[in-house]
Amino acid sequence: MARPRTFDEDAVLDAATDRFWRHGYAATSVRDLGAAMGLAAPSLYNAFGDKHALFTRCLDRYLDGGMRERIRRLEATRTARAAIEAFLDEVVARSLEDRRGCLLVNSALEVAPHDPEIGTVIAERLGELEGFFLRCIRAAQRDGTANPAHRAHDLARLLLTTVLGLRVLARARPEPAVLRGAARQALALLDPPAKGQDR
Amino acid sequence: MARPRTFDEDAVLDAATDRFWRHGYAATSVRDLGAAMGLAAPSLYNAFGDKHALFTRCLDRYLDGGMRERIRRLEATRTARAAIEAFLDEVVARSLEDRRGCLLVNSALEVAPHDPEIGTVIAERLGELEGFFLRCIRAAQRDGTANPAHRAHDLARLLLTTVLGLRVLARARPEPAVLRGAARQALALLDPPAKGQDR
DNA sequence: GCCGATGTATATCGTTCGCTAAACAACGAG
DNA sequence: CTCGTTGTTTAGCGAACGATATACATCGGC
Repeated sequence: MARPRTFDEDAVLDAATDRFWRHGYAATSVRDLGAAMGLAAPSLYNAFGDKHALFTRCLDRYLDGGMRERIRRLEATRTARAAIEAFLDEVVARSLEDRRGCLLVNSALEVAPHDPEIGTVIAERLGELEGFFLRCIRAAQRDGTANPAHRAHDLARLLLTTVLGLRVLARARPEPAVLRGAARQALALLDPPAKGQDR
Repeated sequence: MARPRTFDEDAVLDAATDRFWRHGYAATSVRDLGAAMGLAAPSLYNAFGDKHALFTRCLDRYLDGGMRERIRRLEATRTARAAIEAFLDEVVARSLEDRRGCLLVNSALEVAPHDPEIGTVIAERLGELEGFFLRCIRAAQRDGTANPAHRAHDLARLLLTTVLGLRVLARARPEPAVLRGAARQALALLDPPAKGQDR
């Protein structure tokens, strides 16, 4: 019953997400956002509220479109052990080819400590990732592809920590050997005890 | 041969470091810094150059005073294995009691990708930490307190990754059980193979 | 005690910040 | 075609940004 929008909401949100992703929340100005999105300031404010609301929207969209879908796909198509390996491999590959790192990790450090609402969202998503690892580890322990002597909770926490650490390391020292070595060693922790391979 | 400064350089640099540490580089204004340091803007600029130079100074000071000294102390007073454990324990304890996280990690994400000079400094320090872990792991493998079947390089990389990951996790989800569990599991990876303890 | 030199205080500089009022443009309902 | 509603454009608000010119205060050397 009125004038329709002239922009594609998905496209402009992608553009905004990219700016936040690259430069962080504080270092991204509304003018930057407007230019990247192809919107004048009033259209931006009319459509999305203010800068903070736009960021929240971008972060939610990023998290929904990225991690959840990936977790679901891996759990549906792979064995538990293979799902863990594939997830870590994907983190390493993405870290090496995309210098922006991970918007979730970037935001966890920059925004979450000063913004309870976003902090809660991020904590929940980290919890989801931990849950994914925990489910896979328990399943792998049952089917013999993971060492049942380790506590599943702690293993899941270490894998979560490893993912976050890889994302940090990649942004300061994006060397394939380093990232791949760390990921390989984290996976080695899952291995069940070898019977006749001692040195 | 002229008027001496009326402020304690160490004290004002501590104050500046705290502001950068808490709020990040972009979100800290020169007025914030001046107020925290007790300096008017011209004194600040006269003494330290500009905001970027002050940040570099704070970061260098933080890195020199913190990590290097800690590494040196641990390697001098403990066995290799105990040094690794103590370092991880310290990271967990500090992460839980100091909500600011780690200035090195915060800067690695926010500043390093857009600032080659600081990026180099941070990469070097991460290399030093990796070197510390590598020395300790090799020594521990020699004295039988670490599993010699693992590649020392990869173990060191995983421990480095774990430290960074713990720092991120602590800022978004500072739960003792999570951090302690991840650290414990990372240390478990060092354990030499048990002889008669299989499940 | 005076002078050159350096540090500090006052008062901004021009720019950019997040955000918005007001005028104009494009649609559906009647 | 008119009207009410919504989106877009133009222009600019007050505040805060990083950084400084200028004037004043305080030191060592003479």
